[in-house]
Amino acid sequence: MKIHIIEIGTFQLPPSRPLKDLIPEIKKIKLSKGLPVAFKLDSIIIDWHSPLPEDVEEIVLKPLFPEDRESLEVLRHTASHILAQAVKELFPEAKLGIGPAIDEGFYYDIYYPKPFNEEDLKLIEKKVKEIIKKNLPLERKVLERSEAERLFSELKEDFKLELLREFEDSQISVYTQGNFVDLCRGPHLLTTGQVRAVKLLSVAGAYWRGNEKNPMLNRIYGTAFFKEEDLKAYLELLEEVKKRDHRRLGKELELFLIEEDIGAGLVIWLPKGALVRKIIEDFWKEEHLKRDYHLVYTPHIALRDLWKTSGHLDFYSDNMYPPMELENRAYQLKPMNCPFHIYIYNQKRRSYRDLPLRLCELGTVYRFERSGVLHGLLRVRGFTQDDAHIFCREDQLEDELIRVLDLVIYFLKLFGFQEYQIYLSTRPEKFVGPPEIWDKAEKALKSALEHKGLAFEIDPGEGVFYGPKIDLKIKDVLGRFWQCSTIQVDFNLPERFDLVYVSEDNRFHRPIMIHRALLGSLERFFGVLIEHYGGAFPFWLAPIQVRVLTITDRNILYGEKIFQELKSAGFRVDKDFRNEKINYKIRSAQMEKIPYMIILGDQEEQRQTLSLRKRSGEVLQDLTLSEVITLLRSENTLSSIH
RNA sequence: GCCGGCGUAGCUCAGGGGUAGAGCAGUGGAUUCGUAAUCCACAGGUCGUGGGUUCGAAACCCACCGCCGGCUCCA
Repeated sequence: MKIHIIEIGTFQLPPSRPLKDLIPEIKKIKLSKGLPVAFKLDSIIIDWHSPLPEDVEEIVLKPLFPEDRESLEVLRHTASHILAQAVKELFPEAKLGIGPAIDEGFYYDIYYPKPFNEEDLKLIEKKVKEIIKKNLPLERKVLERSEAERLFSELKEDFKLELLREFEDSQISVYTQGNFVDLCRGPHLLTTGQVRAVKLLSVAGAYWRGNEKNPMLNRIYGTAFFKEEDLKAYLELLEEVKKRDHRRLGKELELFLIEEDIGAGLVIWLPKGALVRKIIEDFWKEEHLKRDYHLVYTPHIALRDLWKTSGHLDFYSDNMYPPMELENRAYQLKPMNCPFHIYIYNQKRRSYRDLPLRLCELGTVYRFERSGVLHGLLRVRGFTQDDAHIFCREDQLEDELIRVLDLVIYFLKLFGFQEYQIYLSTRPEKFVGPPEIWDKAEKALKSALEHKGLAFEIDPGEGVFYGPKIDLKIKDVLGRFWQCSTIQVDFNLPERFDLVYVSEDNRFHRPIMIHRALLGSLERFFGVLIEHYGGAFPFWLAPIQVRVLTITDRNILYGEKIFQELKSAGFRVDKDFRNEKINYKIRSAQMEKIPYMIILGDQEEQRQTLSLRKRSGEVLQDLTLSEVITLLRSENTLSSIH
């Protein structure tokens, strides 16, 4: 067979031989990037061990080198095998689950009667490094199904057997290194020594195949790179992530509080955090009113029967707080706002002329979350959705969806999020409503996305039973994605609450409902914002925009005057007139991440000027107050948009 | 909920069967200073909660609560 490797050359290989056989020949060529790690055949990654297609005479391979993203996948997959080998050597009774490469590294799920702890992890890491040092060659073998079953039952690898029995192929591939064997499709490196930099990061419990009914395995997470410096850079990134952790910054910057005595997952917004929230809320309301939404407020609890009608008791009760009984009636803390908005729709007879009816609310809801899943502001039990429900006619659906998408993107960009992952989830197996309308709604969602020129992926069958939806994840400054926005079409609730409007033909028709949240929940969005900006909010969001600092006590009077003038100019300003050195006061302001400091001493006072220090450290001297005000005003993104 | 780790002053953390320690923050004083930490003093803790072991527990054991990293789910 003729093998053409791009930019390397063309080689001849006898049939059913692996690429490995070509190594001596390839090594003779001067390769600027060294020997390839693996190859790409069309869109699949193959390694030096992989069997090549048999029915063709010629294939073209794209070589993958350490700098290619896909090579890392191969490396990490091998690293996970090394991890498994290390564990098996140290703990022979351990049983292996699965061990894939993941975005940031790899893991292996391993059963062992006694769960592993941090100390075991250190031991295992040591062993991993030994195996790497031995530079064991990897081999790929193909076994008959029965042979493979015999092998893994001899090895007492129950989980592997379970996997094996579900495979359809009669031939099973395994990879070996030293005396370690693992059921595996590949691809892998040539030798364990190619894994130059590896680190085990954590152990955690993980159910076999993610199912709570299955036994719990130990998941060992690690990461690996071709170069030590890449590992170092990654560990530094982890440090950076830690520094930006909204829970830490929330404490340091006094933004919010989650307090054991108050309750897990319940958020207290401290004055500074509350101020940021107020800015977001004011802006949100204004923008919605501009776009012909009606602002509404609804109660936090309601009679439980409401949730029976809505169907939430049937499919959502696990997430709902238990009922409260009073005067023989059961009340329910609300997990969603929709039923209330439905009653607003139903408050009077609606005409086709009333549609679309857009109701919006910053509605606080309570959902019970299992204690183990709570996480700072990102996962809480009480939160405020920036919710809206749009009731429209079928012919208005696409237009409304476009308008919603417009608004989403407008908001997200303003908050500094430029990149998104968008998923369109389509009809699941269990669904309500006529399939034709589903098709129409899916089409409407799709063309709305296309109309906005937004790239998206389709998640087939992942829609909620009541309608198709668009989920939007935003990418933060560290490249992490967060789900915030969601747009869902609903055919179910209008049916359950028997919503109608009177059409031109004087007959009743059923409206379609759109649920949508742009920011998702204010709590989560705030958490994401804190991490995105590392606590250094842009000027328009900063709880304190400017701080006035005096050099000595002599300047307090002048400082007070400047402070008052900035305040009446509409800025969020505070002052630091403490009897401390200027360096000390600058340091405090800097650590509080205040965008601007105004520093004044005798010199400024005499000349009636100011010194302005930006958060970046840049200093502008000798400015007049009106120059400063002009400069600050130009910083205000919001006013420049309005 | 489950698995592992953790819980000591407002914060960050040290200590560890003989009765509590640092830095920062706070308070008082000295200092009046030019763009990221001035000095001194003081004050501050039923060592997460409850129970047990012990002459003695913050340390060891058990239960619970909470937090952290995951599994699952989602805003």
